[in-house]
Amino acid sequence: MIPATYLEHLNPEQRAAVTLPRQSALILAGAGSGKTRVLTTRIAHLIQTGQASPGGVLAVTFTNKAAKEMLTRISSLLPINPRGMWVGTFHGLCNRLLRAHHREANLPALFQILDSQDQLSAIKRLMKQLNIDDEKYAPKQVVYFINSAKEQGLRANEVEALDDMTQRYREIYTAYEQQCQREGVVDFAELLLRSYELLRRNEPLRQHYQARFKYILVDEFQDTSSFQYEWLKQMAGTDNAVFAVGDDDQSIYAFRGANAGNMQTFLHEFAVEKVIKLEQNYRSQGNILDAANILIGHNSERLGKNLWTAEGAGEPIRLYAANSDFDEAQFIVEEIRALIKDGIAASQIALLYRSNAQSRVLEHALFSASVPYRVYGGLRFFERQEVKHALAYLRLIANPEDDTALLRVINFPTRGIGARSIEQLQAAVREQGISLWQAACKKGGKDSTKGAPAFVLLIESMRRDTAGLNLAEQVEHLLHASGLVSHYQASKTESDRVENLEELINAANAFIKEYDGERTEEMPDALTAFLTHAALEAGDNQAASGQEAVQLMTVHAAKGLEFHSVFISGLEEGLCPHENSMFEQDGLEEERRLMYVAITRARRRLYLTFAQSRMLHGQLRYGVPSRFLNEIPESLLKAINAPLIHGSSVSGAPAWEATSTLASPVADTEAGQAFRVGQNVSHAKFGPGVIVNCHGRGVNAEVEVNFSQSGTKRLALQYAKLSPA
DNA sequence: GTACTCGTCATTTTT
DNA sequence: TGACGAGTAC
Repeated sequence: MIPATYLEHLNPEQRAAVTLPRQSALILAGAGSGKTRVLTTRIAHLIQTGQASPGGVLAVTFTNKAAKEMLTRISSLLPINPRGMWVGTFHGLCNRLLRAHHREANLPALFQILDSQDQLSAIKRLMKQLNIDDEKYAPKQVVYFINSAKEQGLRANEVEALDDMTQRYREIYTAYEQQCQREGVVDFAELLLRSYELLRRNEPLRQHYQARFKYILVDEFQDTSSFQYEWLKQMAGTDNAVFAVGDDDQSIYAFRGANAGNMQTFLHEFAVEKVIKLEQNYRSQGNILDAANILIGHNSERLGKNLWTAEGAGEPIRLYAANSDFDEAQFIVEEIRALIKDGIAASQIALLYRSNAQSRVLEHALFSASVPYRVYGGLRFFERQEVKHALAYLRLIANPEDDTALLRVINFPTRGIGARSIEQLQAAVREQGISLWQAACKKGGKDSTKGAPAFVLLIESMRRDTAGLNLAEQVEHLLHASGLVSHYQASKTESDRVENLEELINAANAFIKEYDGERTEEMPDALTAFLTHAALEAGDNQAASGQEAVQLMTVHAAKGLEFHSVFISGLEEGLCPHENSMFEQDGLEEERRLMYVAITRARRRLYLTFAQSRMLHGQLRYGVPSRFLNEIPESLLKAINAPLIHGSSVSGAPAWEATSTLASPVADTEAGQAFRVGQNVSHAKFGPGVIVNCHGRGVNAEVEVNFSQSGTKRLALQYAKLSPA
């Protein structure tokens, strides 16, 4: 039961969104405006008031984390079994659909899911098979081609191939489709495409689901791709209500296909009458919000929205100009220590950066100062080599025709099946159109104690011996029978991998606990369910240490999180906004949204830092402060060590110049005018910039200048109208 | 098979 | 600078 008071705790806009009658609507939910609360309360409200049954609700999110969070919050509001509700990621829901209708979708009941790694190795294997030069056609490019095609809803025969290259790609795509079909595996993009085609082709089925899901809710709508939007249209039909929640200002995933333009399209195509803006922010104090609002105001492509808070202005935003990346890291560590000393929990302090490479200096400084920290990103549990190996054995038990899995472990741990033997098997595959497993079986006869025949026997005995066991017992058995555990135990350098293998047993145990009793007609087999879980949900990407630690992550990874204190580091042109973004359509605006996301993570205290010089790709680079710093009004900032940087460039002698310890090569013109590395200059055409390199003297003198607007250029001093700024 | 060297490359990332 | 993959030597 929802307490009657629950609705009263919502602000008027939130309440309007929660109680909206059945119709399509767009909820523009700003950062920290209670978006998840609105989504979950609406679902609970719909069920509570009898407008919808749990089975009649479809809610889509982008991450498993978000889906889980939503389910937890719904079950805390309502005493129902949330399993009947379709709440999940696009891929998770597609999987559910395809499991339930695998025959109609032309898939085996126990089809397996390839993750990105598996997909790449499947492509590599295929290309070897087809004798395609991987120098000329990079496997990664092929994967990209296939995934892009699928994400446009195109099958191999529907791709237009105007040139030889594309023609070739298309051939590989065709062969890949056949290979996947033969092996009974689907990749991520296939989950979406296959279920889309299923709905489209199969009218009774489509009508069934359209009649069932009268209410469809979409989280992070700005992150939907064009194809996901089409998928939603199939599900919704012409008559259903889509409740889309999103924030165009937080669209930071265009590079992986997100199309925030879906919001506009949605308004038209679903004849949306209600656009509700959630603008009251419950997270950050005034100055932080002002900075965010003003910054994002520089973007032109916006639906328009302004965050406000009932709280006061709070502290000013602190700005630190560092001499070097090293200095920047030192400063940050000192401040963090002070914050922790003041009683701020380390886990409430976030250290954000644009690109992962920036974390190293920061980590080093934190480590030296013995400040506990935790870096997000990197390998996740189910992506680890040893875990993938173990899963491959599991997959072979479920389906020995799974060539990807077989290749992964046929010689791991090594059992004398070298490249030659595998070549032979693959030749048989080519000639006879059979799976590697079948080829290996045929090789039996003479000596079954070694080589491929022994491997066949091993897998068969594994299957026999695990037949009566539960999932966790199966895993445990395989780990030993395969020799994985003893292999890693014996290893000098990799013995810590054993722990992860043990953790896999725990994961299997946890999985059956959660899944038993929930076994549905959609997921008849615990083993397949577990493998699906592993593929679809690669697990946390940080070690589950749970201890108090400062949080280090990219700005992307910080989306959706909040912290008491936030440091945004590396605010230099070229890094943030990233130089590569300049080549992309609307690249700068996306970078600005990134900055917006970063700023709005902070509740009370925000630090912005930049470094005048930075080690990048093994070279010292001189940077100019990010333009985003100029876009934040001076009145909101408090400079810690340097004059404010407003106006076109730094005026007066910045603090760092006096203390700079960097060598400064000099270039003089004939007229005796001297320029040196690190100096701020201004060019008639290119505007402000900083000298990053000097060459030659006199009439031959040249300088390389990193211009804030137009990148790095090499200029002859004799001709360039360059003036000190 | 493993351990080494060399060359290449260097946003952002979920499923 | 430094991480990673491919290729080579033992």
